[in-house]
Amino acid sequence: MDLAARIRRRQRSSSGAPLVVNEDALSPVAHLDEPVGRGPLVERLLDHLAPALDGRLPENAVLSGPPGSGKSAVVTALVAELDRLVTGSASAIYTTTRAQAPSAPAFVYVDARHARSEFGLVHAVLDSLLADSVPADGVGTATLRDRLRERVATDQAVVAVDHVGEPGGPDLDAVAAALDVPGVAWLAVGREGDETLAEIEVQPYDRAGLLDLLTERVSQGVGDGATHDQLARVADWADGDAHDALAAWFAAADRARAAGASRITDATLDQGMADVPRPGVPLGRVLTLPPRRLAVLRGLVALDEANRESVSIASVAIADRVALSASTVERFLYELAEDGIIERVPGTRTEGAGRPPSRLTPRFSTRVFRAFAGQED
DNA sequence: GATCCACGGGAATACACGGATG
DNA sequence: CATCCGTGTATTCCCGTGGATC
Repeated sequence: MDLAARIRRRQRSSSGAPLVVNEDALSPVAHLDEPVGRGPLVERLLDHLAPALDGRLPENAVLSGPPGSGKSAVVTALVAELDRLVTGSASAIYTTTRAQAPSAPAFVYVDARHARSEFGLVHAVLDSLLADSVPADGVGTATLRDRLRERVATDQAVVAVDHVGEPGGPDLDAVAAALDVPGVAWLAVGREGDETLAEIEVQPYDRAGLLDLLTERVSQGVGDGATHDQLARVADWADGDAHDALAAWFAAADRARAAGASRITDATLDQGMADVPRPGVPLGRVLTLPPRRLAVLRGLVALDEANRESVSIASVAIADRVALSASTVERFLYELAEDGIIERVPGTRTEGAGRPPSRLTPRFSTRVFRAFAGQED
């Protein structure tokens, strides 16, 4: 992306070793191919999923755990690997020779942040199962589910649905309803479990685990690496949340880069931690918002303090830069607040009549957000 | 012509305050 | 003194619309 190019340009302009050598390693919205320190979780997931390799479809289940505990990291990596395993061998033969020994199902990863509706879920699953593209319009949910049913009648599928139960996306019931098709088994990944379903629970990273993860990723990401003390301080601060820990490092690196520094000092690291509100929303959730809402958010973080003093003032100011009416911007802002992406802080101003306004505060690191959300529209 | 979904827009409702009312 | 009322904002809610695509 052009961000990467811009960064490289900065790197060259400063003397000595580049400050940031691998931006993805520090990104709180990217996962490594090999997750760090979640071996036991991988084993438990395999206990559940591996029987599928012998053609025995697992029961529907939930993978639950707190934010930043590595759920997505493990599931994306594991599903990718299982699918590689399956498609790499038997399936080519399978299509030509019909009935034979039960064959391994396909493994599919779907992100509910993108597949926001029942239709979206069915569409996403079908799309990754079929070679040719699946229409996203002009065809009803029922039709698509019929097609899915047809498809999995012969080739079963295990579907991992990530980020279930987030505002604006499908909840557990919606997933169950959408993927209630014989031949499909699903694994819903989210914060909450459910008594009626098999459940795999993840604990937050413990101190040592998070320290390992940070050590690995910071050494990959930052040219000079970091001191053990720095890593430990962020790990303690993050209290088991890998997302927040990486966001703090990313913010610190970004600050150091902007200042033209060649290394990340303790003071910069403190600022990086201060850049990340806790509790906050995962950047990944913010960045996958529908385009207009994202544009409104970009507008919001670009405003000066004065223009954030009330929702209506902010709406007018944002509507200036975005091709939306002030009233629509206003409604978006209220909805974003309702979903916890921004917070309305009751204003202190009591002059005059009428209900006092609320100040708007983002519940995510605006510094990291800017680095990823840029200004494309 | 059907279908999906993000948008648009505004009506309805809630809230805060000061002043009037009993 | 306790309540009600009017006014001005803030907040929520609801439903139609339009573009895009089959």
